[in-house]
Amino acid sequence: MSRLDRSLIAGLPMFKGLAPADLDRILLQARSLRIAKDQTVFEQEGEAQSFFLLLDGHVRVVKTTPDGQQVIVRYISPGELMGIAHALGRTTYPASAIAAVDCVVLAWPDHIWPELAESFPSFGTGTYKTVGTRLQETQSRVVELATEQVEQRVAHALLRLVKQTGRKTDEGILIDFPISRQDIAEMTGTTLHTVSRLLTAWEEKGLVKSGRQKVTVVEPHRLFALAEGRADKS
Amino acid sequence: MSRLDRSLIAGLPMFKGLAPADLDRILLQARSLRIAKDQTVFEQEGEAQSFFLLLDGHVRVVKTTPDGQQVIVRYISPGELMGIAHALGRTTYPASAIAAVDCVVLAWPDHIWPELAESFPSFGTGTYKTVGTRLQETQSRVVELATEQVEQRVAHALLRLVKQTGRKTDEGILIDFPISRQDIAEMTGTTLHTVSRLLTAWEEKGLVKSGRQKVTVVEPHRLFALAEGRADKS
DNA sequence: GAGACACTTTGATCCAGCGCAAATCGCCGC
DNA sequence: GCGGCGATTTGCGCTGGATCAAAGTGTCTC
Repeated sequence: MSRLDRSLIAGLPMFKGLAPADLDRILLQARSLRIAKDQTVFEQEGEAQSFFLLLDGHVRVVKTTPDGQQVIVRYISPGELMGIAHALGRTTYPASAIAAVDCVVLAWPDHIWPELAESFPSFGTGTYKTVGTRLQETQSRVVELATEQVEQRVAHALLRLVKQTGRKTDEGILIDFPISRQDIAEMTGTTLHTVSRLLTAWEEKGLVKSGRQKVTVVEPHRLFALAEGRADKS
Repeated sequence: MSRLDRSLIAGLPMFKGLAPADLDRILLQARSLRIAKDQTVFEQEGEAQSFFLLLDGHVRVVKTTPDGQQVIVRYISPGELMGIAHALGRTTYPASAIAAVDCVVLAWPDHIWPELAESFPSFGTGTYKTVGTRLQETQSRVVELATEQVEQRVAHALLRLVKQTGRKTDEGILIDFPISRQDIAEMTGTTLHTVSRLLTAWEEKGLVKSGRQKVTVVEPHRLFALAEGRADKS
C-alpha cells in the first residue's frame, strides 16, 4: 500500500479521528489486492471470509435471481466498504461484487471485525451509519420502482451515477466507467431495448450524449425535471 | 409497563444477556404510549426525537412520494424497534409509522441512544444487526420489483405477512390485522383493482380465502409455488 | 333497521413497455 | 485491413396491467 493510499484512507469517514498508530494497526491486518476488470471480488452465497475497502476503481454489486436474471444493487466507489455482511450478522454474501474496471481493494479477514469495532468505536459507528444510509437509499429505490414509470427510473439512475462518479468533461458530465445499456436496464428493472430507445430520444433532445459503454449527461437539470415527472418541452 | 411486558422485553434479541438491573435502567428512561388505530407514531420528515419499541399491535411504515402516492415499506410486529433513524445518523424520520390496530409502544428520547449503545454493547450490536437484516430484506424487495410480475410480487407479499404475523385458524393462516386490497397494492407497486382480481382468482383455485380487510392463506405451499414463478395447474 | 360510508368486485378500454427479430455499428486482435 | 464479436439501434406486434367507470357488499352509526 502506497503512502498516497494511506493519506487517502485516513480521510475516510470510518477512519476519521483515529490516532495514526491505531490506523496503522488496522491497516497492517489488511492485504491489498488487485482485481482485474470483470473479476469478482466476492460471490453471492459465498461464505463471507473478508470485508473490503475499495481503494481504486468501480465495483458493481449484483444480485442474481434463481432463474438467472440480474439486478444491479449498487455501484461501489473508491473509499467505500463492501462485503460487510458478516459485520451485520450474516455468514454468507447476499450478492456478488464484480469489478467494472481494474480495481485495487484492501481486504480484511472477517473475524477481526468485532475486535476492530470494539477497539475503535468510531470505526464501528461510522460503518453502521453507512449501513443506515444504504438502507435508506435502498428504500428510496423501492419507492421508485413501485411508483415511477421507466423513463423516470432511468433518469434517476443516471443522475445517481452522475452524482456518485460523474467527471466533468467539455461535453457535460461523464459517468466515469464503462456502462452498457444492459447495465442501466439491470439498475432500473427494464430491458436494454427500452433504455436504448430512451437514450436516443434524450440524445435528440440534447439531454445526454452516449456511445458504446459510455454516457455523458449534458443537461442534468432537464434530466432531473424528467426524473421528477415534469414533462420536458422540446 | 406491566410485569408481563417486562419479561417479554427481556427476551428480545437486543436486550438479551443484559443484567436485570441494567435492563431496568434502560426501561426507566422510556415512556409507554398507547396509540389508537390509524394514529401516527411518527411522521415522515418529522424531526426525530424518539425511537420506539412496539410492544403490542401492528404498525405500517409508509413512504409518501411528492405527488401523494404511498408505498408501504414494511410492517412492524411486536418486539421490533422503529424510528431508529437518529441512531443511524439521521435527524429526521424517512417515513411515517401508522398504527394498523390499537398499539402499545415504548418510546425513548433519541438523545440517550449513544449512551445506551455505549453502556450496553449487546444492545448496540443487536440493533445494528436488525438494521443489517432490514437492508437485506429491502434489497430483496428491489430485486422482486425489478424482475417479477405482479402476481408473483403479491404472492410474495402475502407469504411474507403470513410468516411475520400469520395466525393459524381452522381455515388456514390468517394475517393477523386488518389489511385492505389497497394496502397490498401499496406493498407491491400495483393497484387495488389488480390485487382484487388476483385474490378472487386465487380464491376460486382454493389458495386463499379473503374478505373485507382480511386475508387467509389456505394453501401456503401452492401460493409459494406461484411466487416462485412455477405455474399452478388447476 | 335505515342510511351512509368505505371497501370490494367487475367490466371495458387503452397503452407503456416487453419480446422477438434483424440490421448496424464500433472495437479488438491478428 | 480483415474478420469477428459484443453492443446498440430500430421496427413491429402483443399483452400485462393501468385507468376509468359503475355496481355491489359488509359494517358501523344513530
